[in-house]
Amino acid sequence: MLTQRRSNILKIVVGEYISTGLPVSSHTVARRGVGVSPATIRNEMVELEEEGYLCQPHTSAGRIPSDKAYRHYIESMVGDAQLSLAEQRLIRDQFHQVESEVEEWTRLAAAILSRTVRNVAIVTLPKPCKSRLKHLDLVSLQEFLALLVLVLREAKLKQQVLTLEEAVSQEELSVSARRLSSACAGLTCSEISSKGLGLSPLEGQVVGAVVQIMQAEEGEAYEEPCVDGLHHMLSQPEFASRSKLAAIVELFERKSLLKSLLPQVLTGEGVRVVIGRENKQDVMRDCSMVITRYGIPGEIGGAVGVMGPTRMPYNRAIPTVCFLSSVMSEMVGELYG
Amino acid sequence: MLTQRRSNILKIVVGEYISTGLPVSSHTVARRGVGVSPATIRNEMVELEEEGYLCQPHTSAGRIPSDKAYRHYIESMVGDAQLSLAEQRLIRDQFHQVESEVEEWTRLAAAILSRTVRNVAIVTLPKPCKSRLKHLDLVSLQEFLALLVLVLREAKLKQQVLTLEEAVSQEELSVSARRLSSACAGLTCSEISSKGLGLSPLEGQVVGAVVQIMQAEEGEAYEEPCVDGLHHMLSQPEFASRSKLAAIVELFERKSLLKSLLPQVLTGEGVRVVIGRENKQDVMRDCSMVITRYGIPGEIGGAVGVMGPTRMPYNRAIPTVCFLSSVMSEMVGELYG
DNA sequence: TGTTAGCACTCTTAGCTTGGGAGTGCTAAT
DNA sequence: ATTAGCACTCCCAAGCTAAGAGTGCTAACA
Repeated sequence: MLTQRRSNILKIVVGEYISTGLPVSSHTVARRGVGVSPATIRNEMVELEEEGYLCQPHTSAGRIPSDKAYRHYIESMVGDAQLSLAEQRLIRDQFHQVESEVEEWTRLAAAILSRTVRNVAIVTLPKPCKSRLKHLDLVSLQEFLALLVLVLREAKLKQQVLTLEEAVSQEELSVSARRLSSACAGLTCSEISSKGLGLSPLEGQVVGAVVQIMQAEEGEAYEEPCVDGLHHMLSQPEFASRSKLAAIVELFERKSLLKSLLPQVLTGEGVRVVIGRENKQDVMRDCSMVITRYGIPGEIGGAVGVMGPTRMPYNRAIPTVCFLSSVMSEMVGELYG
Repeated sequence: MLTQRRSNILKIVVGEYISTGLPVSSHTVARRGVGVSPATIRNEMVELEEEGYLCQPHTSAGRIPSDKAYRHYIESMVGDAQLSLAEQRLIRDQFHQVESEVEEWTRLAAAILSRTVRNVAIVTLPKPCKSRLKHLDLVSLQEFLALLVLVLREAKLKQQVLTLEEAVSQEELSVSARRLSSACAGLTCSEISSKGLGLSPLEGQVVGAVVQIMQAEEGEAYEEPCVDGLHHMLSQPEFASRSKLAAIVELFERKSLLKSLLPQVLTGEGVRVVIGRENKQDVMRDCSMVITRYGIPGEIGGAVGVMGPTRMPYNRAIPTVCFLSSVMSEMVGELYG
């Protein structure tokens, strides 16, 4: 069992290790607080080691926290983790300067997050749970080639080049586009696909493409993530080994790989912290993610989070992620509410 | 002066250094060719050193090529650098599998390039020199909010949210959109801006936005570059130092910075090789770029290139960049010719 | 005169040794 | 239950050494 004193010692060890990256000695802990001698702390430490909270790189070195210790550290921290009002203001101000452009939000959020936590930030654009067609247009490119332009509800554009069965003029395309656009406006993908009656071959082709695009859109849980602060990884001693670094960089190069990390979040409500081996990928076994959703539940949303070594400044990361999430939720609300 | 023999020795030193990364000794050169003894080669080497082609990391180490030596190596290589027919075929085949999607081309080109040269590839989407409006549409989002959708000639979409002065219905928007679309179709940005007569306030606002978007579009010489193979950098011994690596990674994180490297190419016609200190940025002073344009000169085009340490396999890089450029030029020609 | 074998010299690198220091675990006293 | 004291372990940086690679020079040679 974790007595009060052991818990305190544990917290000090974790905090110290996070800020220095060095094994923590009994002396250091004694200096930091707990009104007992190093010897007593050593006794407690062997207990903590047996319970799997701490480990030693080798005999006669200080202690290093395990994943379990980080977990405890975070659990014991909830609540008192808050950004100062000054910081909140600062962030809000920055957001209000880029109000109009959704894409700028995510970039800004990623920039702020990576800067304050000094680690890699990952932010996705907001994505509606059910996408609805807003508008549709057809533009003639060549005799047998037309461009299908889709406007989805949240002002998102999609395009696809269609190869036509027969030559069609721009006028004919416009007529069909107008008909389909007004027939399908506001409908979801499945509603559109269940409709398809009394269409010309051209219109059939178009509707087919529309359904296909929208299905693909719905299949994805997240938009492309925007990443910032990758360079922070380089200065972390835990990525001193080339092979580890290479694996991480490759992870970030292939955005699709990156997306595979996110879905875990969908379930939770608040901030989720995934520590070390709790990650599925073993590239990530020395990494942690602090991540959450933002947006309007069941309507539209995205993910905002930060990734770094398990030795991450959680006391900064958690409140920052949390606050950014709430700010972005507000902004999404204003725009789409 | 560079006698024939010295030139040969120089080429051997450069070639050897590129493949091993280690200082090259007189023995190694002797083993590789030139029918003379190591002692003679040493004599030649001091000459080459005095002329600035070679240098020694320290006395009693082999020689390392200078930027000038690489330059000579490349100059002496032009012509005989060709991809084998088998390789050409392989690449062509890959391209034909993704024919339709322009964005896929660039991704594919970057993937192929980074894989064959084992370095970072940079490829931009094709961009027309003068962009022309193809089509325009207005979609009502809210009472006072409309989405302006632009289709540019090369099937490129642009969007912007307009805040309207007064409430306008979708019908009115559609009417204006149709009028403006047919009036401006096929025109360039400057032609459109010189036109603006007899417009309603709404139409004036729309035309203003259109001109602004198209001007911004023309202001940029290149599209966003697509990057692949960043992880190759990590395995290069020249980036062993953290600070150098960090600088490079940061360069690639800020795509805008990256773009600032490209414009140099605009002038040249064939493949351009920028070696070491020839680069403007001093982050790049140990790096080389092999880069060229593709597309239809004066019409539409982009850049394709590869970046790595000065110790780069130029004999692979140059022909690969060259061939990719010609393949992509063909494809651009087919699509937009 | 250009080339080459021989040789002394330089410099790096890996491996080994050593001493200091940090930190622990144990024991006995409080 | 706590703690001072102490022996012990282990890391790590510094210094040293021997091996090896490569050069520059010199003197002999074609």
